[in-house]
Amino acid sequence: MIEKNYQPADIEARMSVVWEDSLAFKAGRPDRRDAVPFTIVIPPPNVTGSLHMGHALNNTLQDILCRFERMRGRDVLWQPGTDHAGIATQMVVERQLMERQQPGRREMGRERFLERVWQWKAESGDTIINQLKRLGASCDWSRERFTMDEGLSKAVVKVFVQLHRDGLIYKDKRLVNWDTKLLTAISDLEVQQTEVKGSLWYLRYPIEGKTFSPGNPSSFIVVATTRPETMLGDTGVAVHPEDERYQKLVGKNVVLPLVGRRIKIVADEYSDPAKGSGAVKVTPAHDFNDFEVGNRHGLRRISVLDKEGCLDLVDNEDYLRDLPEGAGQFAEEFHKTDRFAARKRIVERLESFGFVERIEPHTHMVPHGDRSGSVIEPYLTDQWYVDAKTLAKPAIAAVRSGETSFVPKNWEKTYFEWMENIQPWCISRQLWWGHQIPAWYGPDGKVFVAETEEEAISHALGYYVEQEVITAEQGREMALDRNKREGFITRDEDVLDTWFSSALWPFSTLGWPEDTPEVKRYYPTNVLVTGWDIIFFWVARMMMMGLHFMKEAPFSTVYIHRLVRDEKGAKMSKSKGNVIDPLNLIDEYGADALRFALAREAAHTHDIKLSSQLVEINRNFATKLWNSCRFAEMNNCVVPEGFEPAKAKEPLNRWIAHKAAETTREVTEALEAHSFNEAAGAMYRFVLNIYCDWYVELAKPALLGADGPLKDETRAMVAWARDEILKLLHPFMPFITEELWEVTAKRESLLALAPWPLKPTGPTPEQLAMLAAAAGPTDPLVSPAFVMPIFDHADFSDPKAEAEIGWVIDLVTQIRSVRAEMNIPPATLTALVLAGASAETRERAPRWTDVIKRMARLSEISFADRAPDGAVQLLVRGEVAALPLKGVVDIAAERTRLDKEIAKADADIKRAEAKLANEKFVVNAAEEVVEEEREKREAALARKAKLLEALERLKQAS
RNA sequence: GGGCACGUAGCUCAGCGGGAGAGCACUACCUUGACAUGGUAGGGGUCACAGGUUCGAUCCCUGUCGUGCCCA
Repeated sequence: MIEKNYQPADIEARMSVVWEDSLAFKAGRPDRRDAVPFTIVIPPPNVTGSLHMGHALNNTLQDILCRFERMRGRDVLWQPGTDHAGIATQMVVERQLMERQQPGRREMGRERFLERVWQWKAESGDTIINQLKRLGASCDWSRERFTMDEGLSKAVVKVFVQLHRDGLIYKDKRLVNWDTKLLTAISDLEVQQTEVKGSLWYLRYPIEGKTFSPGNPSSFIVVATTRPETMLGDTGVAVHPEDERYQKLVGKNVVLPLVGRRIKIVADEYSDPAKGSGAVKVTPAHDFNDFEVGNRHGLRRISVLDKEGCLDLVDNEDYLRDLPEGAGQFAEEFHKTDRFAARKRIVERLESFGFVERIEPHTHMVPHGDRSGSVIEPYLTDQWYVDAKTLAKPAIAAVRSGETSFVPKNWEKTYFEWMENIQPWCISRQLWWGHQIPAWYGPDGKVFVAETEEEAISHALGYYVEQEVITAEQGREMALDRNKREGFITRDEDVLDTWFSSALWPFSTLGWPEDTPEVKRYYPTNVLVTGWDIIFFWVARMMMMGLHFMKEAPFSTVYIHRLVRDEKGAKMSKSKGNVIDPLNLIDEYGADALRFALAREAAHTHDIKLSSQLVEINRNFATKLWNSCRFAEMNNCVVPEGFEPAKAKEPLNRWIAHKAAETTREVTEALEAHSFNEAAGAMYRFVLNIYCDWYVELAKPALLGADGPLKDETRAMVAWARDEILKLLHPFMPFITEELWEVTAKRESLLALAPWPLKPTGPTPEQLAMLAAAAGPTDPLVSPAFVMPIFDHADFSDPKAEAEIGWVIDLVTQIRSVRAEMNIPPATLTALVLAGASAETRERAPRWTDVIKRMARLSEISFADRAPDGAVQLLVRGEVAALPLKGVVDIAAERTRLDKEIAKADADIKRAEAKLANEKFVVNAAEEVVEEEREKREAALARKAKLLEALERLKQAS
């Protein structure tokens, strides 16, 4: 029994349990052993996270594909899991400690802090997983993975060691993006350039050997800078080689104000003559461009800041070297001044000596950390890097060759653009939460990289024994006793960028580096579904790692969807307070409604503007579906055993079978092309505009009428079409369809595992290759998974039924329309006279008397040779349908209506004739287009003739 | 500065070489035997602008204007 009211919450709770208990989503189910695999790896959400709209969209789309392919008989693995999200998680736990006024991270020490994070993960890590389940995500939950799992950590270490051995991971001292708040390096991608209103300071640098005087321009050179405080680290001034103003000065020295350091004026093309003064100060240790300039001219790198972004001058040998006497005093005065305070103080000091020429307001881009929000400092440190340039080459080639393709395709351009200009990837982070880098250092700083501590230690000790740094005896002791080697050999403190482990996700989750059957069967995966914002962070890096370690691209298709925004189109953010919580929407309208809303909006080009109203509309659709199933149930509609829709006899039933087949094809093709909105739209239209509006209405007389073959067949077809709808809708609205599937009939299987109504087009060559590689029976065409009870929609094509039902629909629609136009109240029943009806009409009309009467509010239907005097005359498929309304409607109004119709017909004739009179059109246009135009003309002419007749009759009547 | 999108009904968006579509909103009517979370009908658009290609352009090309995003 279907409940009277649709209550999504009850259904969703119940169906989740049903699916879970039946292991419906388990990959490698015995009944799918011979099926072609279909694999998607979930973009692992952060363990800290809770479900947001982006997840809702992302996972809805993945689930649609997974459920679709599962119903098509594939062995689906949707691999779930979560990401340890280094910085984010560490911050969350630290914040929690602070809120509870517990000792902070540093006070706790690394070991205890990590225990604490694991504890937090155990308590809260399930949140997002449970939320995904509420959305209906059909992941194989038994295979859930976490990027810090033992297995995945093994993969990380293996990859690091091997890349290091291959020379693709190395340690380097260069400028990094330093986050002075989080005290760690971050990668280029984690830096957000934000426009900031600042100033451009024009500073006077005195030329060596001249007496500085603010009034004498030849005694100094003016440099423009946005960061005056870094001048303490200046080691050069650059001018453009072709800038005539400065040519004489190239090679000379200036004396750095306040500091007294003598620095060289160099010619370098980096300096833009049109910008500022045309001369720039060069601070190689605090600016990425200056670093390069410095390299080209052999300038020293002097770091003047510490990790927290404060001036670091006292005891700074680099800074103090070669400074004149008295420099120490200045250093002490400014030591440990925060960089922003330092900017102010240094400018003041410069001004007091006349070193500032002018200050202009200046808007420029300033780098900010995407997590901390603080201004990022280019900072000179030792970090680990991945040689991304080398790894990118095969990753670029794989997309060029089509081994992997993006949908929509234009994202490939973005991908190439970035990959071709890729920079070394800084992978070390000065954090605690993450995969600790498997590198150990000896007393001289020599690095030993190995998969295990034992291995590294033994290498290191062997090396130092050989170098006679220690004796063999000492080596043995240190090998056996951790305490003895402490201080001699130390492990790298740093951890890896979170994205390093995510980059391995498509194969690490399958058990790699172990040689598991899952790796063989499910790699490479089929589709990756993600937002464009992480193409660089994640997709590109998975491509690089996948190709390097697996020799195959990790996925054949990358489907990029857009972002979900609020209803005004603004990006959702906590600070703006415009975040729509998907769980609230699920509570209010149901997961199915949310999913269907997202799917219907998921077109390729636009971001999705989501409002609760949008979800409400789709909940209403679910309600409609619910009620239509109740209708079928109330009329005892069941599919009898052995029912063959293609063999139906009744035109109405043949018609709906045909429409269902068309829709099946449409939905299937749209899903194959990842056109989610088209597929969902097709279902929306079919359910509302075909099944509910017409088929069910037209079927009512048969269902309510006398027992007999007509009633039997109609009952069967109503139920059959309902089942087709449930199947086709299942990927989009899994809960409600599964529920209705269960309660409407005795079923052989869950809907989630029921066969899709349309046969797959067959395995692709890629799938065939995969099958050939896999063990077991290999011919997919004879494998059970591919032999489905299918139909070919050509079997259902029936022009006669189409014409008959089309006539009924047109007739009803037109009568309704004219009644509304003539203001005839629904309570007024009118008669219908089919005038001069053809034999065909006379034959089929009686079959539809009841339904037409009901739907068009008629009292009776009769035939006549001609329309009665003064009747309203409609032209339905070339024949006159007359409503004898003399006295009810105004004859003049009816004349006006007919005149309008005639004018319309005239316009059509004119347009068609104009085209056909154009010789170029007849010669150049496709034959069928010309033919179509001729038909249009004939139809319009015939219509006009009939309308003129009708008008004549009306005139006679008045 | 370089790149990618996008300007279609009041709003949100489909369509993308052969006569303008949906949902919402709006108007009028309807408690008809699945459904008022409903039904029926209706109004509303020089498809941003200007050129070009074409027998034919909302659709392809070029330019202009406007909007959004990404990268420097």
